Parts: sequence; C-alpha cells; structure tokens
Amino acid sequence: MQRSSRKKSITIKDVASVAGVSYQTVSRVINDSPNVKTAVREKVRSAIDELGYVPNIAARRMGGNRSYLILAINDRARTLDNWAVGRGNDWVDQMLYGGMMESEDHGYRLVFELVDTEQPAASKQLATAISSLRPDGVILTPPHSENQDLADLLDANGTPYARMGSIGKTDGVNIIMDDEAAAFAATQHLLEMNHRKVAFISGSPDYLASSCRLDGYRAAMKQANAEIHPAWEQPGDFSFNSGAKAANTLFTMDDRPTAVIASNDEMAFAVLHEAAKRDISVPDQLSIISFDDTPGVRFSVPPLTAIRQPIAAMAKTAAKELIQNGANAQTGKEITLPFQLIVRQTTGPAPK
Amino acid sequence: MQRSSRKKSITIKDVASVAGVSYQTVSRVINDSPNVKTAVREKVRSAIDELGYVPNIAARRMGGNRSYLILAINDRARTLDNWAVGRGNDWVDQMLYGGMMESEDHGYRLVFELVDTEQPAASKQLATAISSLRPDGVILTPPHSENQDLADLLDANGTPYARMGSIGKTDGVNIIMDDEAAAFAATQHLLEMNHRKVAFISGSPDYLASSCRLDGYRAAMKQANAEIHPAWEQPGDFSFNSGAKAANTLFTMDDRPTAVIASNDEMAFAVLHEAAKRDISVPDQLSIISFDDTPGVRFSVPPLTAIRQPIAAMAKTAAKELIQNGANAQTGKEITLPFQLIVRQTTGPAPK
DNA sequence: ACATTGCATGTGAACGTTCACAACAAAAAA
DNA sequence: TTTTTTGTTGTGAACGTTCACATGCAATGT
Repeated sequence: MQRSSRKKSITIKDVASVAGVSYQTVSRVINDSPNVKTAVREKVRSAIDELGYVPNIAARRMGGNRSYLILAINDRARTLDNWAVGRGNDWVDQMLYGGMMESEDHGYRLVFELVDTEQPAASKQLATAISSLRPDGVILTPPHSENQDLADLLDANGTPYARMGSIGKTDGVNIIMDDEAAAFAATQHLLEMNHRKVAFISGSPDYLASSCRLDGYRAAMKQANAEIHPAWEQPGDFSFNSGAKAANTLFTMDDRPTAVIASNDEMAFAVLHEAAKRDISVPDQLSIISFDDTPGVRFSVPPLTAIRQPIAAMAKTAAKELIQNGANAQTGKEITLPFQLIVRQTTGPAPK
Repeated sequence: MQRSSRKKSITIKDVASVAGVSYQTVSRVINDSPNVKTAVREKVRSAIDELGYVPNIAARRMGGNRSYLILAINDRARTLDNWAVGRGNDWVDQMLYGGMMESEDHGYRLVFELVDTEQPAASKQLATAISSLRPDGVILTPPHSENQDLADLLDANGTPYARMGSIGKTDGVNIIMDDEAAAFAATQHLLEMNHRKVAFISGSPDYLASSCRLDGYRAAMKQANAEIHPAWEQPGDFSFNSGAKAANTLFTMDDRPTAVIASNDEMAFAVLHEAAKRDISVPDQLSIISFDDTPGVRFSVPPLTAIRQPIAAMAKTAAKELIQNGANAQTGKEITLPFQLIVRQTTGPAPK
C-alpha cells in the first residue's frame, strides 16, 4: 500500500527494471557518466523515454552534493522603488530569461530571491536561502554585487558565485560590460556627426562603472582632439532629479553643448525633459545618448539612442560559468560581454 | 568521517540534541504542529535560533508530500516578442514580486518556467517541470491560462493550479480583475467630465476579458443616456497597428469623438501617436484612457491615464490560495481583485 | 600462463526530512 | 478508583537519488 496522500512517481528503479539493469546504471546514464556500454546506455535511454521518466530534483540533492539550483539575488528595494515611479524592473525580466534558458539546458533551475539592500538583513536573508536551497551557485546583481559581505558569506559557505556588472573584483566570477569602451563608442558616435561640444553626466560614484564610463568619454574626446571643458562633465547619481539638475546647468552655460551623454536612461529622460521645457529641439539642436536602454526608452519622444547592456547574455554567461566550473573557477575571473549602441532618434548631426 | 566533498549542514538532529528532545519534536515545532508543550516549543525555538538552523527544502520534499515550491508558468514567445519590440515583460516582474513575497512568508519558493505557446510542446514542458519539481501548486498566466490541455494535465496529476486573468473557468482557482467594472469606471470618468462622444477600441476577441471591457463601456454609456454610436466601437487586437487603424477611422469621422478608451496601453499609444500627427491636442481636444498600465506608460507624452491591472496582487493571491488550500479548493473558484484607475494627463474636461 | 590493470555493473548506505505508529502521561469520564 | 480519552513525546521506516565500495570480467603486460 502506498503512503496515503502521496502521489506515486516514476523512479530510477522503475526505469532500471524496465531496462533490465541496476538502478545505479540508470543513474550513470542520467549523469552522462562514462563507463557504460553503448548498448546498455541505449536500452536505458529508451526505457526512460518509454516511461517518461524525469529525475526528481529534490532526491538528487539529497543523494548527491548538487542541488541543480542556481540562486539569483535581486534587490528588493530597487524593485519597489522602480514601481513607485511607475517603472518596471526590466533587469529581472531579462535575467530571468537569460539565466533560465541556460540553466534549463543543463537540467538546472533558476530561483529568484529579492533581498533587502541593507546589512545585516541582506546577509541573513542570503544565509537562510542558502541553507534552505543549498544552491550550486549564486548570481549577484547590483547593488548586491557590490556588497562584499555577501561574497564573503558565500566564500565561507563554499558556494560559488558570479557577479553581474561589478568591475575590479578579485574573487568570484564577474560578468561585465566594457563600460569604458561603451562610453567611448557613444562619444565617438557623436564626434563622427561633427559634435565637438559633448557633455557627460556621470553616474553614482558608488559604482566603479561610473568612472569607467567617464574615462571612456574622456578618451574619445582626447583622441578626437576635442576640447574637454570641465563644466561639461556634470555629476549625477542615476536619478531623474540629478539628471535634470545637470541638464539645467548645461543649458544655461554660455557655450551650450550640442550633445549630452547621460550615464543612464533615467537621467537621459531628465535631459530630454529639460530640453523640451526650453524648446531645445532634439536632435536638431541637441543630441542625447543614454546608457542601459531600459524597455521604456522606446516610449520617450523621440526614442532615445542608447547603449544597451546585455543583461540577458550576462545572466546566461553567469549561469553557464557557475554550472560548468562550479567550485573551481573562484579566481576573480572577469568576462566582458559586448555592448550595443542602438541608434534611435535623439542623435543627429551637430547644428551649424 | 564526513563524506568527502559534501558540506556539513545543521540538521534537525543537531537542533534536537541541543534542545534535548527527539528530532520528531523539532519537526513538530517547525511545522507548527499542535500538541507540543509551550515550554518545549520555546526550548526548541531557541535552539533553532542559536544554531541558525533552516530546514532543508529538498529533504522536506523527500520526507513529506510537500515540496514547498510553487511553479509559475509564463509564456516564452511573449517574452521574446516583447523584447523584439523593445519592451519589457513587466508582467513577469510584478508576478515575481507578488508571488514571491507571499510564498516566502510561508516558507515556500516560487520557481518560474517559460513555456512555449504551442501544443504539444507546452504540455511536455509542463509535464517535465512537474515531474522534476513536484510543485505544490502551479500558477498559469496568459496565454497559458487559456490552454485547457495544461489544466487537464495538472488535474490528472493532482497538482492544484491557479489561473490569472481567465474569466469563466469551472476548474482550478481563478484570479481575475473585474474587467467590466473597470471599463465602466473608465467610461464613467470620462462622462463625468462631460464627454458624451466616447469611443472604445476593443481587444483581441480571443480573450473573454475583451468582451467584458466592451460590455462595461456600453453599460456606462447606457446608464448615462449617452448616445452609442456603433462606429465608436472600433475593433482591435491589442497591437499598435490595430490601435492606429482604429484611431485613424475615429479621427476621420465627421462627428469625431472627444474621448477614446483603448483596451491596452499599446493601442492607447497608437491613439496618442495618431492624435499628435493630426495636431489634436491631448487632453484639450481629446481624452485617452488605456488598460493595463505597463511601466512604460509614464514615459508617454503626456503620461496616460490608465486602468491598472493588479498583477502583483493577483500573483500574491494565487500563491496564497495554492499554499493555503492546496488540493482542496479545486472548485472553479473565482477571486476578483480591485482594479485601479490612475488618472494622469491624458484625460480632461470635454471640449466645448 | 599469471598477475595486473581497467572497464562495466551491482549492492548497501547515506542524505535530512516527514509519516505512521507506538508508548506513555495526564486529564476526563465512568 | 478505574477506565477512557486526550495530549505529548519518541522510534523506525520511507522518500528517490548519489556516493563509496565491491565484484566480475576482459584486456593488457610480463
């Protein structure tokens, strides 16, 4: 008699008896272990198909030392903040897609966790999730990728991790975009359309990426022998308000820039907004390029030219690294993925 | 000696020995079982805190008949389509949040699965996921919530499921928004601002919700004794193009409507676009209300007044139902959640 | 021909929990 | 008081898999 409310499931032993081998041999086939005769392997495979057997992930975790789970850590506060301003969390969406596709290809599952920004809540939440799930790897996204406490916790626990978008780390696997090259390309794009007076609104200094972007801008300007006016480099913190303030400053200068690069979409929107207020026509009198390319961008008027971060590809790569190399590659490895410059309608030739 | 590469974890037995009780008693405390003396319960609780014990989800699944997992099924094709047009999948994002918060409050985890739209691929993917994960419940989102094959599969399997946004189902738990009331409210909002010539662009007839919205519009018009001009009811299919076409038709009428309700944001954007082309000023000469309230809405110019679908709340409710009632409530239960009319800048008094 | 190695397969135990049931104590009913 | 019921705690088995190790057999080396 079965245990009462429990549903019967097809087990490895069912497959074994159909195929006429031991359960361990079936396990070997499932795990692509060598040392199984081709004939036997085929026999087992067809028994698996016949029965529609799928290994139970919980039992695999119990028996072995892998859980077939990858844990993706996203920020809870950011999620809420984004909603508060009527914006979605495209990051989550793209990560889900990229990470999940890769994971499922290898029999893994991706589990999301929204974690508080502040310590020690973040550490505690992560510790709980790890104990409960015992994931084979953890993907950290901003701002958690900048939280060394979390990385240390994972190190102590022996759980491999990958960071997304964090530059200059010496531990874990780090998947990044070449922010400097991206900013260089954005600047170059403007210079090629004869802009000389190109301004740059930088991001929050908490992120190393912010300075990389600034460096890329400077390098491109220098290479083109364009004048670098210190006032064209405006500070920002990724917020709409900081973007508006910077735009305000730039637009009231005697020698107004003809192009602005904003370090994220939010600030680029602010620039667009300020330009509209002053009847500065975009792109005729002012070109704008933004970073990130969040989905809402296409709804701006006109649609923003932007540097797109390859979030889905980054998540995919992160998952891949964790699955393939597991506990090994904890070297501070850095993998750079290509960015994309998507030209829409906020960039055009410099005005005469 | 420990098994080589396996990490030691704190088990229920560790807690038991610290608390000086049997492991079963600890299990009882974890599961909030009655019949445990308060003193003992406290002793166990403090041992748990002291050791930082967290139950292992895989072992719980093995031992008992619950997996503590809720599986959320989203559409793979839609995800890609949305990206193709530069749009995010806010649905995913909000579901994740709502569903996850609720799940975690009860010690559950939410796992996403992106499933193909077409049969039999969809059924096969779902079957595999169920066998592997053995979730305690499944949340189906559009368009999968309209796929009866999937529901039947779950029924056969004995896995409880909840649908989101599907009206008129007689099986499973169904979480919906009152589309008719929402359309009524949207129409009412316009009527109250003295609009009489209110047009309506409906959604794809594949969704029952589309006709409900139309009914709500008609009911409100009727109640206000407003004339119902058949040509003001334009067909659409949720696409930008269909919205543009409908707008075009409406704007070239002799007796042009002063307000338009579009059945989703996409079509509302199209209306906005067409209005701009013709220099019809919004909201002075034309008011617009849309359905869904996707995040990008705030980037439209001017920002759209919209009916917001409570996606996060729906996901939360779905998860809650599945967790609390489990295999019981498979009655075709329908839970209606309140919508929200978010007034932004595309609605104003009717022109003279 | 014999020991040695390597490959192919099988057996028993372990993972960390819950379930089923047993045992006992305390309270309630007789 | 004795019996019955109810409440509290404990023990052994089971879940479905992988790990560690044992076994058998063929191929290789001497």
